[in-house]
Amino acid sequence: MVWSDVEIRHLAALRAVAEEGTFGRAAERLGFTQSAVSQQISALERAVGERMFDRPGGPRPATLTPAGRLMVEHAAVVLDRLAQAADELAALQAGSAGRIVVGTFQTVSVRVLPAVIGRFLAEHPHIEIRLVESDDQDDVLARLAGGELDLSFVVAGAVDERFEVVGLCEDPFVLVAPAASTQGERRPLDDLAGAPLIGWHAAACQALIDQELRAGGIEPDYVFRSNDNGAVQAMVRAGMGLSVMPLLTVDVDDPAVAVQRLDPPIPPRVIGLARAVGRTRLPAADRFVELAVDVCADLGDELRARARRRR
Amino acid sequence: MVWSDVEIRHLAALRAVAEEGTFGRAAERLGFTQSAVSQQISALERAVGERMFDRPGGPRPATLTPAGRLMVEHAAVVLDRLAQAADELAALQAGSAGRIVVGTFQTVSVRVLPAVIGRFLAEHPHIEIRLVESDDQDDVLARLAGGELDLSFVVAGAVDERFEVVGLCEDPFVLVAPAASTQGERRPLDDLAGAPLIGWHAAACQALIDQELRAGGIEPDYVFRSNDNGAVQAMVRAGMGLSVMPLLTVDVDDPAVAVQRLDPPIPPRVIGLARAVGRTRLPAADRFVELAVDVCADLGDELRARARRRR
DNA sequence: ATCGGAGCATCACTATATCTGATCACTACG
DNA sequence: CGTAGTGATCAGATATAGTGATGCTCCGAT
Repeated sequence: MVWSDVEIRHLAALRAVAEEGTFGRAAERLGFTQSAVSQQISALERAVGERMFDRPGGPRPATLTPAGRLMVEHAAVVLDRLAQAADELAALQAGSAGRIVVGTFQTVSVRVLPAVIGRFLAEHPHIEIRLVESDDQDDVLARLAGGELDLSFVVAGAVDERFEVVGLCEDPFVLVAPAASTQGERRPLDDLAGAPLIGWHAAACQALIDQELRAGGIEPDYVFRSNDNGAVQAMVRAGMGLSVMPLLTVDVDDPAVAVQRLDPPIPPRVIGLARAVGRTRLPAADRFVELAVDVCADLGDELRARARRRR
Repeated sequence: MVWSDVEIRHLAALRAVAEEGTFGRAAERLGFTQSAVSQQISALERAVGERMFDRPGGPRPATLTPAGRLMVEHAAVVLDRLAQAADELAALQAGSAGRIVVGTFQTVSVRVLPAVIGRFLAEHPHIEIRLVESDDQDDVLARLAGGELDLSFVVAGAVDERFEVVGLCEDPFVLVAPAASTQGERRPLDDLAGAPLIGWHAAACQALIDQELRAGGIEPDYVFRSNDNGAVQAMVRAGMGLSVMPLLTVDVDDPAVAVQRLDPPIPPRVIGLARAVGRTRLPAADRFVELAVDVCADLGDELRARARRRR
């Protein structure tokens, strides 16, 4: 009566005998000899501690005992499930099924992902895409390392060697000022000294900004912090202060703010797509990366064109 | 890539490694050596044709590949199902679970079963009872032989040696006549010669009745047949004819009919409870038989007392 | 009654698979 | 650069599942 001795082939034999009525025909179906099936059923009965069949002897069929009926029902579920697993795995190998979980953050979700997902699903309609959005890049990277995510959009730089990052586009830092300022003007970095600033709480690129400001001898003075881009911009609009933001997070169509270049410029943040090195991925996941590269190239062209127009 | 080589222990190893993160700890949990688990996972990967884990090497945990994630989900279902089977079988062995399917026919369903089931469920509240009612005793016996039924109420006599029958009670045949006749009177069998009769279609005891009538030199003349006892009695009430019925099928409280004894009497039908010989039964099924014997003994006492009163 | 056949159990034997224990190779980290 | 922790691999002892032959039991037919 050792349940760990139960084997899949025992369950298959159980079902075959239950359906065929005799050990011999079951053996034929399974491609074994009658002797083998007899031993398999015997082993199963020893393992579970109950007889599975009444064997009337003579030409009358073996019939299930109550315990046997119970086991057959479970065996059917188990065997069906294994068959299903085989089917699904075949589909996975054929590329006609699968799931990709992608980490993302607000800017990417708004500016990049819709186009990428649209194109991807057009190519791979049977592959499921799931998104995980987080403010906290370390959290996302931990999940990527743990295998919970297959890919993750990241701000390159704050990423260690466990990951390989494909660069997608540069996102320049700009100064966002109330509309009283001149649109597109070049603004000396020193203007920020002592000025009231608006920023994020602890996003990855906020650290980049502060680091650069301090390198320029400016100790930033935040009068408001929010992780919502709209809220940040609304406060600028209200005249509460200035904000250094990545261009992609700025709503450039807002007439109530002026977008200005910094002088000297802060090195732009690089948006990338990270994969855990050495981890097996679906081919479709790599295709997803390619599509993201394409989409971001288009986006970069558009940004540069817009900047030229504004200058 | 031979799915039939997949073994339960492989699935257990898969799950253990997925949860523990390393082969060694999984081995510890399973009571094997690391080497064994490594070989088990390797065998599984060979069987399904896909790597289940990425092994980064060094102290970093093994993580599931997409195929591995798929397999783990199925493995969990399979393993849980087996655990459930073990639980249910233990309950079956302990007598605290199970299902008994009982064949029955109209008289028994009405006069005997309610009391038997009531007492049985009081004793075995966790055992499920399922009833199959049929007019056709051959059909019921075939199902009993096939294992579909565990027990079946039968009219003894028309039962072959594949079954053992426990006698429950004798059910005497009586003549049911319109109320104009005298209640309880002894009626010569010859009175039925040429009389319009009401009977069943092809029930087991109808054959007994006809056989006895013919043995007495009477060719029965049926003017109405129904398998519904109420309908038969209603037609007698309406004066359409006489009916020879087993006493238990008669509603003796009906003032519009007279129940009379036949002279010479037709040998009573014996109601019994049949089991397929040699078939494993739940202990509870045998207990069900005992209770049926008790209930029918009470019923017999009651019938005899009532007959004495009527005489 | 006896006999033949169908059906399951059992036996002896072989091939194979599984486990253990030792060792190797690799990686991260101090 | 060594150490610790990891999985892979190897060789060998052991156990197991299979085959084919045989035995036993029961049913039904002659």
